[in-house]
Amino acid sequence: MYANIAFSLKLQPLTYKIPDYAPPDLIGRIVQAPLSNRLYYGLVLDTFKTPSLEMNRKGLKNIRAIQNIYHHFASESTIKFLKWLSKYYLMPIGIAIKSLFFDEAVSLITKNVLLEKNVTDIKRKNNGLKIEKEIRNIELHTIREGIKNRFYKSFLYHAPSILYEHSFLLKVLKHSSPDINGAIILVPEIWQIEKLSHMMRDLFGERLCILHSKLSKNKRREAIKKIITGSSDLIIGTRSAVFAPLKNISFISVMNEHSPSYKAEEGLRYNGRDIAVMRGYMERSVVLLSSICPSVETIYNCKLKKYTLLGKNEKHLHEINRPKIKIIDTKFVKQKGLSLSPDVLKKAQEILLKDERFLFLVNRKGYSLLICEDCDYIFRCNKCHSALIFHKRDNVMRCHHCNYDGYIPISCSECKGFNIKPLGTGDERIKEELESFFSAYPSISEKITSTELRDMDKIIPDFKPFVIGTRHYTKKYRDELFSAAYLLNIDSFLTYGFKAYERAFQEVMQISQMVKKEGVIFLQTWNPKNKIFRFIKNYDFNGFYEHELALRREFNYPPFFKIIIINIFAKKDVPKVLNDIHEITRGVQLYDIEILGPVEVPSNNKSYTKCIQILMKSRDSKKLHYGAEVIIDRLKGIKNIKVNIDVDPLKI
DNA sequence: AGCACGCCGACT
DNA sequence: GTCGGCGTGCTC
Repeated sequence: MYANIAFSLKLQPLTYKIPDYAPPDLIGRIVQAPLSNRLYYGLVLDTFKTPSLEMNRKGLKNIRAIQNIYHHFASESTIKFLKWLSKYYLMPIGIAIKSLFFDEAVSLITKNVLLEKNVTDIKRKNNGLKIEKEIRNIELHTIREGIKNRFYKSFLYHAPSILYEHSFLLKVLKHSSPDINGAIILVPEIWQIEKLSHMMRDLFGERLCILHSKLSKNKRREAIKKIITGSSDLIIGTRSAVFAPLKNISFISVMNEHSPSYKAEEGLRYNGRDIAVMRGYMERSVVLLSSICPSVETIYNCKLKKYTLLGKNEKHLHEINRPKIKIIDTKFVKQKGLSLSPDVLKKAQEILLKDERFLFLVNRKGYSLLICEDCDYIFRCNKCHSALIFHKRDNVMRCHHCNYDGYIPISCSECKGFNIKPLGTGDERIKEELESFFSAYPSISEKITSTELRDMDKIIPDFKPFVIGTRHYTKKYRDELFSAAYLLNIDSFLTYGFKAYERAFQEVMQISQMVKKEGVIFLQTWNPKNKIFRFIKNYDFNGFYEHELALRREFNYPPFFKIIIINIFAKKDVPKVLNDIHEITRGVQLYDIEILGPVEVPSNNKSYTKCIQILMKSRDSKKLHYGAEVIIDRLKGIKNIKVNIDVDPLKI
């Protein structure tokens, strides 16, 4: 008898002999097997009588034997899930095993920290929760029935505000708590765990367990221990928590389901939201996606009736008051040689006098870029070629990528001209303009603060009326802190590939959470005529989704087409590598698959300075995966390269 | 992951 | 010359 064993290494499963004394239920057990010159822990995936034809072909003679056999780690459904992960994301199964907290489980199971008999189903306490006998809300009732009877169903709750989103989740948890047997609550970023976990701790006490990638090794091990022993069965965490080794999962919730943070950008490049749905399907759990601005794919899945849209009878999306949105034409502002619109500053003055708060949002720290007006050269870093940022206060040009600091040049390095001007706007420049506009106002500079929005909490105690927020893509919203917001760089969101409009729309919806309902949001753009602003202004979700889906359909983008990107990193022989890749893609011309490239793209890798990209597209996911498998297999023939595969990329 | 092997730069 | 650094490839 033989067994295929997977190790938590970047390695496909390997075949080993099963010793005579082995128990019959070997599949899913942790075993120790020799690999190179050491013993490694691995997972038994399947067993069979004779080695496969493929192995005979390879002429593999001395198959080594399994050495030690331990307890079970994976159930049949977990193994199915692992195999699916590996196939779907085109990664060796070892990488998928790693994601499933295999190493932590091994250290617990093999060191007899827990024996199988220690693992118990503890009696669930409800902490004196009152359950309404009759649930009037039909939707809560459906969810509860699903959780109770363990059937798979996905729901989308399109929430009118973050407050609604949170309270809906709590309602579900309260109403269904007697029947919840294993649950995972996902949030996009670590800081969002805290708020929810407080509320959930009240409901579930010690059953609750926090799981995210920034936990120390020991803390993580402790969390996995609680989950494996069954003493915790309610997990709240970031995307990796979707892999929590729960025995049963009756409910999975994905908060802020549209967030790009659910996408892993290295290793197994999974999307936590998609995995939640797949895992829910395999484990027969109810999956609740929720968001104030759901992604286009999720809305499309609702239209296909794959997911059930909740709250559509409430008309709540239109009933709540939201801040007004005004569009500012950048052209008229720049004509006056300014970054900030005088009209907006008048509004800011009102707010200042009323002792309220105004938020300026810009995605650049420092003053501006520098441009030579004679030849249009933008000053760039010699090392990494990214644009240098002029910091007026420190009087330097700084590269935010590689931390290079340089003096301000007197003349252009390209044309030797002396006509160097600032280009664009960063937080320093906004502060300067505010100070000059409000120069009559006593000690105005003390009323202005500049911060990365994720650090907002730190500055709350001495909050200033004018806040200049940078890096707002890592946003930290607090409800209705501001009377107005002014988003200067909305156009930069319109460069994100096929997700551009969606990201811009979502960004404004997120900002609207930070502004008072009777407040106002200003959006400054070079393209005020762009259709997107009509949808944004009116909070017209349906109009936006219809329009966006039509565009995606027309241009063969997701959700109508599936995309796989293969990045090939090289450091030398680039023309030869490029040529080899060309030959491979030419050889794999499959019906129904579009292959774009290979084309050279910028590399962000330090040692592999060149990157060649292949983009594959198809409306048929199976065919696309097959095509990608063939290409990846053939790429193994090229030496000295590194291959990265991104299935369902968000950025293209 | 960890080990062998091979290719380059630095140096008694 | 050779020592040793790291980068690359392989493991049933």
